[in-house]
Amino acid sequence: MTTIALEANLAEESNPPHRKPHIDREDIMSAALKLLGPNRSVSTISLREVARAAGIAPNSFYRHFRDMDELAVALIERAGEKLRYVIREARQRATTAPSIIRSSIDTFMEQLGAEEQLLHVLLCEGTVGSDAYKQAVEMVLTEFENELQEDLVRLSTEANAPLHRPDLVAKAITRLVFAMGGNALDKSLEEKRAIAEQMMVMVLFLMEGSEAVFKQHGSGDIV
Amino acid sequence: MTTIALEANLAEESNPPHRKPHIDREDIMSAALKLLGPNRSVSTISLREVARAAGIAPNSFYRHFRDMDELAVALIERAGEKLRYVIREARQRATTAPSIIRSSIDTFMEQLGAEEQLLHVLLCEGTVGSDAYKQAVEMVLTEFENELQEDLVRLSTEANAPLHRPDLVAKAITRLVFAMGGNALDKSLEEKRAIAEQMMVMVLFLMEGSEAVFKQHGSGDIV
DNA sequence: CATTTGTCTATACATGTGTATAATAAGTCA
DNA sequence: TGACTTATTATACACATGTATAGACAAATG
Repeated sequence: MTTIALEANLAEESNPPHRKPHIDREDIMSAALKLLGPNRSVSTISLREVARAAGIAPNSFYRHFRDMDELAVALIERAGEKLRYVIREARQRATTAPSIIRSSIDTFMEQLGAEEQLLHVLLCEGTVGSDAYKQAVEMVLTEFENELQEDLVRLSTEANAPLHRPDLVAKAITRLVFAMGGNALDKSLEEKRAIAEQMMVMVLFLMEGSEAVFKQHGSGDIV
Repeated sequence: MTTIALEANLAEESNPPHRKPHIDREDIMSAALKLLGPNRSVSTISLREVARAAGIAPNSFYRHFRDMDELAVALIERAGEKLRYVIREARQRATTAPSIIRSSIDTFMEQLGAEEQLLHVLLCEGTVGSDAYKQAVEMVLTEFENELQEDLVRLSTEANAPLHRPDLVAKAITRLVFAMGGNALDKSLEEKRAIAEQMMVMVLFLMEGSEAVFKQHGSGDIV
């Protein structure tokens, strides 16, 4: 019925009979993003749904992606780039250690509410989904951790307050922020703000703790 | 074809022609658990799959659960109970603060590899799935946090090392451990062990950090 | 211009899904 | 025993999904 009505529509309208002249990977990716929501993650949307949302025939999908999996990985990588870019920008607006933390977390939370559901892809379902998917998410997280670790080391030596195991500090911060971010996705603005505050305290704990342990044991193992 | 072969089988065998005399919620729940795996989470398995695994007709499912959702929530609650029980037990085997942390994390990681995939239900996909599902997971986490907070307060006052915002320490620990646990699910035993070590250091950071902040600002707000 | 090539669509098929309906077996109690 | 209730199954329907095949149109090429 739907198809019939659609055909009739197209016939009656002045359209040069139904055809998309040029279809982009881009078009498909943004169509897929539109489908994501509080209860829909990448691995629960179907190829046909994406095609429908992009306004193309199901089979046209294959011209651009081999799989839904390939689409998913592409989305993750784009999300990773975007997020790193945004955070990097946030860091440049601030210089002292506490303000860097604050502005990074703030922009992170802002992005959660942004129209493009890119972050959704990263935060949800890193633990389910295909192996390719999980691996792609893991790579983004690791890159994030590395970048953060560099920052932490630089800042803490500048402040004469060296850290014990800055790699683990970076990892803990990353995992914590991403986990809580995923939880905050469908919460209200005030709730998001409250969660952001909590994140900041937690990050502070991690850094102060690492600092304290350094004072006790230096950078060596904890005996 | 499958059905025909099956019927033939059953006819040839000495079975009193195919019927399950008594079916339990229990049977269905454990059948569902068996289906979970690195790439299959509760919200990606179908009612029919569960019925098949339990050896019952699809419709029989409805006599015991209204929904797959109801099944999922039941599984989560059971997982929460089990986990709390196990951890409580671990805590009683140890008394000093560091050893409690160690034994709790160790038993947590042990449970990850246990045959029953209960933890899987809690760790994966807290951020996708139905609202009921998410709410159930959230409740388990919160209970966990509360119990942990009590412990933290008790231990830290005993040790004369009070904490700043023990609630946030508990929340951070919980979220961190669950997030990293979800990641560790399909990793090898050594990897799991390494991750457990990382967790311990992170938890240590959080506690030492909270302690340090308390020394600086007391239990009041951070000015 | 004609031809070829690449892209998108239409149709079709086999399979999986949730669930409605009716039939059947098991359990219970007179 | 027989009647009644309850739990399980069989059959069926109306979808949705991934993808194979073949046809139609546009752009590129000769």
